[in-house]
Amino acid sequence: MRSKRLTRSFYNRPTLTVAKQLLGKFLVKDGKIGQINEVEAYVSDIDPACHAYNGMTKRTKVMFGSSGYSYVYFIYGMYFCFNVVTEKKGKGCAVLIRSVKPVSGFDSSDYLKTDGPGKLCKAFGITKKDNGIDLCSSKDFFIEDHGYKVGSIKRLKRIGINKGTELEWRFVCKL
DNA sequence: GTCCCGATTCTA
DNA sequence: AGAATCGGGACT
Repeated sequence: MRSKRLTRSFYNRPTLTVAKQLLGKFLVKDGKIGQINEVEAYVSDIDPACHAYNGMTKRTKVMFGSSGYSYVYFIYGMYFCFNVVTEKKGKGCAVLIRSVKPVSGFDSSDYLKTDGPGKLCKAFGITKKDNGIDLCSSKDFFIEDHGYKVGSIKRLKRIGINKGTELEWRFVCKL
């Protein structure tokens, strides 16, 4: 099957649905390609762990915009995390991309170092300048469907949070 | 303006 | 278990 970029209508759906369906899709940025194998969902108003839970701030502005945009934030003084905004404008939901399997385009020093939200941002060169990019129209930053069908999906508790820890909104698949 | 802490990662 | 490292956001 030919590769097909994910459209607004893909992202503009319930966050848990988008999260699960992002597994097996291919993240493309500046010629580097990685296949997504771990994500987490953050669902604004019902999720105390979501950055948008307490309303819009300068940082979370893009989360309240249209779906299909990148939400990149700085954390722990040295890492960036990459999310995709989901659902209709004004909701404040997103899916965190936690891990991808490197496919092509990486320097040898970054190869096999994409298994973690901070690590994959480093390998792809994703920084705050990549916040608020429209993945549905950007020339060199998007996600595509290569027709890959994932097998069973594991549903687990999310990592690194203190609130909403009971929610099993982390999804992992084998590739 | 000040202060606390985080959707992480690496080392031991 | 602890360190590295700093911007965002809550609060004064």
